[in-house]
Amino acid sequence: MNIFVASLDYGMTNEDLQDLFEDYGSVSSAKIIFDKFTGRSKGFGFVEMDDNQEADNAIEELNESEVNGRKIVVKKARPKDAAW
DNA sequence: TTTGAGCGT
Repeated sequence: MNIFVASLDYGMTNEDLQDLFEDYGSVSSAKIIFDKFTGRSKGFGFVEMDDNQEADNAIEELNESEVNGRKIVVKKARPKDAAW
């Protein structure tokens, strides 16, 4: 299950993102998208979880939750190649 | 090489 996470704090790191979701289930990988020039976070990222039910639970629990004083957005990620 | 909606260096 690929998960899209947005509205993250610019100081957020991959470890912070993974640690957030690991609290709700097993995280396969977590990645913040960093800008090429600034080297800073773009404010969003992706989390991959092996267990779909844990992923869905994490989405509902972490969506619109407060992280680092910021209200984050957690949704199912869209495939880059095809539509739903 | 930007600061707040969005879908990947």
